[in-house]
Formats: sequence, structure tokens, C-alpha cells
Amino acid sequence: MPNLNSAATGTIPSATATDTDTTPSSNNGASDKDPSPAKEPLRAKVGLRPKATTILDVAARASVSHQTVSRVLNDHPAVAPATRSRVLAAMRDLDYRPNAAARHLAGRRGHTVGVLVYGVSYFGPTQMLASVEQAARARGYSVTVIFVHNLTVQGIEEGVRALRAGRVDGIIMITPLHQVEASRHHEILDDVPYVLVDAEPMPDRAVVAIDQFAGGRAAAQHIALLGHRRIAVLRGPDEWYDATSRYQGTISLLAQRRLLPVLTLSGDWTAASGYQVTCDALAQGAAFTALIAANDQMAVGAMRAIQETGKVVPTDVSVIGFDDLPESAYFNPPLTTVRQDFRALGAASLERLIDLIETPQQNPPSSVLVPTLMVRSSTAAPPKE
Amino acid sequence: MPNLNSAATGTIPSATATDTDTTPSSNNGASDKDPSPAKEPLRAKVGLRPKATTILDVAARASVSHQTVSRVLNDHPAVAPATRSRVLAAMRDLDYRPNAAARHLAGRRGHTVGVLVYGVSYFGPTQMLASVEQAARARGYSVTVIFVHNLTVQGIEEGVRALRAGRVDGIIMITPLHQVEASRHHEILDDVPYVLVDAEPMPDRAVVAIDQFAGGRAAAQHIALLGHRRIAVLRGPDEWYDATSRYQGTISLLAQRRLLPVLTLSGDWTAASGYQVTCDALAQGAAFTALIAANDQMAVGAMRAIQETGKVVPTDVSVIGFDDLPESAYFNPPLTTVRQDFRALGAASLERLIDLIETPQQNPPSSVLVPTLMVRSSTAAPPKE
DNA sequence: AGCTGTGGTCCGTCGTCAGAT
DNA sequence: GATCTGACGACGGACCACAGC
Repeated sequence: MPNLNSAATGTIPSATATDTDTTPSSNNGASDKDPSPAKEPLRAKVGLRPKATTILDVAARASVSHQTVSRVLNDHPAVAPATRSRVLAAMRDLDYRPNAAARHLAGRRGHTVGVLVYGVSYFGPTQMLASVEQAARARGYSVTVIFVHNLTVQGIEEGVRALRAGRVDGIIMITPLHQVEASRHHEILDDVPYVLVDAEPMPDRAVVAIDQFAGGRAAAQHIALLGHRRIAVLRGPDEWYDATSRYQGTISLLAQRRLLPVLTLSGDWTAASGYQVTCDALAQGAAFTALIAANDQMAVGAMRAIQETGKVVPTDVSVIGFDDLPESAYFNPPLTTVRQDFRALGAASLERLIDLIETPQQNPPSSVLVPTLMVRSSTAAPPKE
Repeated sequence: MPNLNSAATGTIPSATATDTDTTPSSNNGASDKDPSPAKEPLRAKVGLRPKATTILDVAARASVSHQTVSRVLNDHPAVAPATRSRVLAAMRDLDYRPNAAARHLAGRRGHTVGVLVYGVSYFGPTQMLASVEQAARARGYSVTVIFVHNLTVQGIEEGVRALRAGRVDGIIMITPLHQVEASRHHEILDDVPYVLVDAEPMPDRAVVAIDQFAGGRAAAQHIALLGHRRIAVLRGPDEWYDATSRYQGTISLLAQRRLLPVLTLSGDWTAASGYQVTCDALAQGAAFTALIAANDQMAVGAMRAIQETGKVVPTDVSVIGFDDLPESAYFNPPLTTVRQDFRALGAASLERLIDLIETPQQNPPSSVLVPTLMVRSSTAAPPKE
């Protein structure tokens, strides 16, 4: 028997009942395409509190108990199909939206993942964040983000603390620290499921990464095959796993061909740093026919520095980068680079995290994506001597 | 609000689960061993869930009532300083973290702001997002982000819906649509406080923007003052407020000097589009000595196209952009551009939103930041004829 | 009067458990 | 025996009224 239905929302003492019709502006008489008005909730805009439609309103509308509504919400098996669809219809009619906070409090999960990001100005982290969000939304999760401003254990710890205060179900760490530092994550993160992105694969940790070592090899191989022998390497910051891993890959391939970098420079990922260190090196008379930069921004800076000395890329010096920014194909000259699929990486990390959250006690293998070489016009055979 | 950042790090705080010694059977005399009897809220006997430290634990530790703890948490005035610090100490000792979900449910606010972002690949939105987050954290709010993948009313509506489902206290819209479209936001957003970022200033709406019109004028003025008369303009997408506003500013200044663009092109912000349309124009024999691009990426593409025809920037053609990417100073040649302070914009928008949330019923004036011209090497006087 | 404790309700949802059909 | 209902107690905290020292 349907109990007190009627004005499911009728509370709100005073308030304007239904008189809001003739207001001068706004209006917009047509109400979308829904021909069945049914029970228009229609918040009073004067009222202070939004007064949400709850599970009880839905129950009343569908003439079921709130418990049944709850079951529908949670995909409980014991609900007759007919009832289920009645409930769903009621939810639609009332524009019901479950209260995330209440669910979170009562149930165990909040359907929220936290993402810790370092490096806003860099292309990769941003792309990953976006694809994580996209994937999360598809899975019914929302994303809380924290940008870490200094890549230290302390800075990360602070960010994690903030995320945990928000009670996220799990955390994705786009903070490419090294194993040593990363091992400390475990203490901080305690019992929260987490995934390390683009970090060093470690046993007992969920890591999703791009094979930077292979990338470093690919870049070096490309340069070596062109015939270069006087090769400079421009590294990224030592604290970054990506940076050292790429470097090692590069060195590894060169060694295999009995080559050694004639020069090793080190920047902070920015074009400014690439420019600066390359300028310095050139000023000191460094001679190289190819430069392997750890990312595209530094490559740009390096090219600029080289060009300022009157040399031509790639005729005099070849330059190769990493990442493949959307602009990289349009630099002058278009930049040869090693492309990373950041979006795939982000999506994969989210899937891994959801696995951890929803199927606890597992130990998923770290997964690794392979980067691809994009040959453009900033590399060529070395000049004849 | 009290500072909950604990530096405690004591090993495993919060009542380790008594670590049942060896034999699980017998013993356990059931003799109440709890030194602080107080209230024992009857935890689940089957230890499935993690059990959190609550306000009650803190109260017990500080020998005060839960009410007092609550007062401390909410900055209620009527708490003696001595008591307050005792409570704070207790919170620190216990590594207490307020349960966001519970606060949200009980109180009205969840201390969460939603950010709707369009344009991941673009520099500006990302920067703004990061600075919003930073500012939010400083104010005790966390940030939930949604990336919109197609800039239509529908796409935005979808994003807003997702944010509202997460029960955010307010929304920052980094979705630079035009007034026409933006007016629809009001329906969608209903009663949620929101701020439009980098959108057209409108009465009755909170808007925080950069004065793109002024930026457009600045760019045009720079070009005009160099003596150019055959000027091409490369616009951004029409749907973007930034794009049209910059364009209008440019036109406005040119008109003032009795000039008209000899050519108007239109791209989608990407370097690829800038390259493409410029190539096409040049192939058709377009002749111009300067090009005003609506952003730096398109400027890069345009420069590339120009350079491929054998012309030199800026000797033959000057190019100016907008934004000032971190790389822009290192392009070949270094790009003259109009710089926008995205970080300031983000921070300002957050402050505005918090105002709206915490002091409802106000109508804050839209605030506007002014961009600055950065003169570098991609612009020069036109070639002598 | 200035501080603190007691006792209570409420927020919206999830679980459980005994019954009803 | 499937499918539901109704009642009640968590969950962790906000906020209110009132009383007490």
C-alpha cells in the first residue's frame, strides 16, 4: 500500500508554493522533451537549503520501501525486474542523485580516487591526469587532484595527507621519484591502495610505466645508425626515474656500439635549462654532431643554443628529444623524438587502481608500455669531416 | 580552522588492534582493560573494517566532551585557549583526521570545489587548474576535476552533472564559451555557486578574466608601430571567448590606424592548424609582412609554414602569438607574444568562488587581469620594398 | 558571564534481521 | 522459496538547547 506519497518534497515551511510562474525573466516554458511532468521537484530558490531528493522520495514515488531502492542502487540481485525498472523510472522522474557523502559514510567506499601530480608545466603529467579522469568517470569514480609543488618525500607526504583527509579510495601517484624514495611511499600510504605511474617497476608494488630504458635505447640507436660518433647527452633531473632510466638506456646502447657520450649535460626538463647548459657547453668549445635530449622542451632549448652559434640543425648537429609534444612536429626544424603514450598510461593506471580497490589482496603485475620513435627533420647523418 | 597537519609519524598510531598473541583461543578474560571507560562506541566485533579515530577518541584523550572538540574544529569562539590547545594536541597525538564524508553529510558543506576544464593540451587551462588547486588547498578545500572533451553545451552539462553528483560546494568553469552559450550555464548549474573563468564579463555572473581585448590591441599595436601594413590575422575557434575577444581587440586597434587585415585565417589553437592554414594561404599567393596569431602554438605552426617557403622570420615576415609558453622564448626565432598570467587568474577565480560559497547572496564584480606584451625576436620592421 | 558538559536530533545511505506476501 | 517490507542501528560529525560551575 502506498503510504504518504503526495508532495514528496512538500516540506519547506513558508517558501513560495507554486506561485513562481509569472516571474518576468528567465521562464523558459518548455521543459525539455519529457512530456510526463509527474512530480516536479522544483527547488525554491528563496529557501536556504537545497533539500535534496533522497532515497525515500524515490521509494515513495515508486511505491516501494527505501530498502528496495537501496538494493537497486547497489545492484543487489534480489529485486524483481519489474520493480527495478519502476524504481529506476522514479529516480529519473525525480532527478534523483545519490548523496555521495552519505554513501561514503555509510558504506565503505566513496567512489573517489586521488591523483597526486607533479609537474604541471610538463606535458606528460597533464595528459595522464586527464586520461585518468576520463577513465575514472567511465567507471563511476570521481577524481580529486593534488598538485605537488616540490618533488621531495616531504612534499609528497603532504599531498598524500591531504588526499587521505578527503578519504579517497585509492591514490594514483604521478610523482616519478626513484625507488629509494618511492619505498617510503609505503609508510605514508599505509593501507590505501595506490599505483605508481611511470616509476621504477618494483616487486610488491603496483606500477604502470613506460619503458624508458627502451626509449633511451631507441633514441641512441637512431643516432648511432645515422653514423654519429661524437654524441652529447642532455639528461633530466636525477631524482626522476624517467630521466635516469632514459639515460641508462642511451648509455647501454652506445656502449654496445663501443661508443661513449663525448659530453653529458643535465637540465631540469625546461627549455630554459636546455638552452643554458648547451650554451655553456658550446662556449667551452664542446664539439658534438648529435645531441640526445631527455625531453622535447630541453631539445628546443638546445636547438636554440646551437642555432645561435650559427650552426644548422640537423646539418651540423642532430637533435633528438623525448615525449612528442603536439608542437614538436612544427618546430624549426621539426623535432625527431621518442613518443610516449601518456593517455594510455593514465588509463592503464586507473584500471590497475580500480582493480586494487575492488579486488583487494591481489598483487597485479606491473605493466609496461613501449615508446615509439618519431623520425622527423632534426636528425640526419653527421657532416663529413 | 585548526591546523591538522601532524608531524607525528609515531610508529603506527591509533590503537593497534591489540595484536592477538599466539593462541587465539581461551584466555581473553573479558575483563575491561580500557583505561578510559568513557563511551566505547561498540565497534564491529568481527574486525573487518579499519576503524577510524573519531572525534570521541580525541575528546577522551583531551578529557573534554565531544562538543568541545567539535567547537575547536569549527573555530567556535567560546573555547578557552588552554582547552583548545589541549584538544589540538590530542588530535595530533592520535593522528586524527576529520572524516570528510561525515562532515559533509552533517554540515552543509563538503569543503570541495569542482573544476570543469576544457582543453588539456593547451597550456592555459592546465596552469589555471593547478593554481586553483593550490589556492584551494590553502583555504582548506579539495578539488574535484572534470575534463570536458567536447566544448558544447551538452558536454559541459554532462560535466556539471558529474560534479554535482559529487556534491561539490561550488564550481569553477574553465570552459571559455561565449555569452550565448554561457547563459545556459545558469540553468544547468541551478543553485550551485559558480565562477566563469576567462569568459565574457556579464552582469549578475561571477567572471574572472584576462582582458583579451586589450591583449589583442597590444599585439596589433606592436605590429603596427613596427610599420607593418600588410597584416594577416590568425584567429582561434569562434566558440571561444578568448579567440573572438582577441580578434576584436586586434581589429579595433588596426581600424584606429586605418588598417584592415589583408587576410584572416582561422585555426583550432593547435600548431597543426596554424601550419595548415598558413601553408594554404601562402600557396595561394597571400602576401603579408606580419601575422598575428591567437596563441603561441598556432604561431609556431605558422612560422614553420613561412619558413618552409624559404622566408625568414622576422626579416620577411613578423609573427606574434599569445600566451607565452615556457618554451616560447626558445623557439627559432624566440617568439614575441602577449603573456597571460594564468596562475593569477586561477587563484583569483578560486577566491571569488570561496566568497560566493561562504558569503552567499552577494554579487561580486567581475575582475579582470591585464596581459603584458613580451617582445622577442619574431617581430621586426617590415622588409623594404 | 565566560567556558564546558549533557543529551539530543539530523544528515542520507547501507546492513541486518525478522516477517509478510 | 523467491521477493519484498519495516524497523533499527551504524557511520562521524554538526549544531542546538540547556544546564552547571
